[in-house]
Amino acid sequence: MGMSDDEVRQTQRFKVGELTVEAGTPILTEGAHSAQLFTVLSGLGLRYSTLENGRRQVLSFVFPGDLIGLQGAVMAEMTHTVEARSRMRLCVFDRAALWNFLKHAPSRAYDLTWIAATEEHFLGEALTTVGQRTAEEAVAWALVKVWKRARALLLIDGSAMNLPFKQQDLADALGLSLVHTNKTLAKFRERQIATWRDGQLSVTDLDTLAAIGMVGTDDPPPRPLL
Amino acid sequence: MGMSDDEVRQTQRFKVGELTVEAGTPILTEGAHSAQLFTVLSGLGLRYSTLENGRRQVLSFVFPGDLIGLQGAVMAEMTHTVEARSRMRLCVFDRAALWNFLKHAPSRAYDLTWIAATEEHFLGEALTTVGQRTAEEAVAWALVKVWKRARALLLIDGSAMNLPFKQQDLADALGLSLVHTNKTLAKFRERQIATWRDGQLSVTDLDTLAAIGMVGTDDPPPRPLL
DNA sequence: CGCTGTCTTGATCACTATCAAACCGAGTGG
DNA sequence: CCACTCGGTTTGATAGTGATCAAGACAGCG
Repeated sequence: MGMSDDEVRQTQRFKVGELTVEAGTPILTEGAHSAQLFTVLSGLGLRYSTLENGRRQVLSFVFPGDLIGLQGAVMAEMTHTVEARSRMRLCVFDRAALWNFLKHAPSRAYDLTWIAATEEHFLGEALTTVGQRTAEEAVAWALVKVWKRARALLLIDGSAMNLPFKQQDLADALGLSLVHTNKTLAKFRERQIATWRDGQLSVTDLDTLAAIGMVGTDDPPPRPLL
Repeated sequence: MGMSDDEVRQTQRFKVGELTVEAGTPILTEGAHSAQLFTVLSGLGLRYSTLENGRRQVLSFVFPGDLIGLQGAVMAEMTHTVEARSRMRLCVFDRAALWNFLKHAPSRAYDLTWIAATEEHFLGEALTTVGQRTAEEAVAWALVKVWKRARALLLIDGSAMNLPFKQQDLADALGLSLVHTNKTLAKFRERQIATWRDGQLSVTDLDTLAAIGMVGTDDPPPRPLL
């Protein structure tokens, strides 16, 4: 990763452009007050926040089309970190430009509201999952969510998709321990419902998975590109 | 945050009326496609969603100043229910008018974005709580959150505030069982850190509570009134 | 007065965490 | 080519937090 984060930020600060980051790079970091927002063009990432005691909560997996950094643009500082998990291409916006944008193209304001409301809805679902679903249900829910999202984005290659996360990431997303997450995944593999190995996820029985996780299987609504 | 005359005019056109509901009344219900949004003027409520198996997740407690129903205005249907827990006065807005409004008063679009981003931030924190905090930490976190919010709204009367929720509501917010929530509250009562009985919450040792819950004690940022 | 809803407390159970160790593939250097 | 390390996955054994079950206390209310 040639440039340091800071260099990247400096060069991109005042212009709208494109940015490519390698897997493992933090794009936005907790506590910073970033002047930029990004739209993900390709690649996958992770959004998480950390507790004083070191425990980590993964808030969401970041997919192409997602807008990241809105919080940093609106609030005093970022309250979570966004990290690339594969090589990612990002479209860079300047924070100030966003408001001009809103002023001159009010229908963009609708889109922005749509995005924020959708994100909020997702977090509500995630909260419900972590709070109310058992480990098995939660893992099923997460796999269905990821699978449907990937399907809508045409990210499924043949019968599998690239899922460059660690089991620990999923565990931290669902509030489970790594070991228990692993064992739950193993059960789905044995039952030939879904297999995730070597960074490749393939769901063979989406209906059963959705039934276990208590989710619908219909495609998510189209997303306005900002 | 001075509105121009024009903005004021637009805001008033946007506002449809006021509504008062009694404790226990559902204001918006899951599955419905509502044409209205509300701003809470006074009273407390509850926002929750329900799983197929009947389990319930409380997403947030609703305080004066909160905007509710944005999801119903943007998405196909409401994904959660909002219910009054005390008598509530609401300011009613028409959904269709919202977009005209945004068009003519772009700075309101900023406010709307701010509200949505803040709500999203809160849900992220709640998710972190349910996923990563122990029962004791979670209850402490929730009490601090409520207390700070009430303090900022001047809802604390003497040394106590009115908290018209059931222990089951808190349990469902934190993904804990009623019994365990009760016992955790009892411990805080014994240790004289916080007491919640007969619908009155009083926090005697905010610092300890905040330390246990790993939260700051500073006031939340001011909220734009829509 | 009995009924109903909420809170409270004690006993028991199980889901999931924690601990520990082995495994496996990919690098890396001797 | 082998020994070694390293990050991640897998598996088994044990422990514990919090769920579930059950019953009593208490207040409000028809």
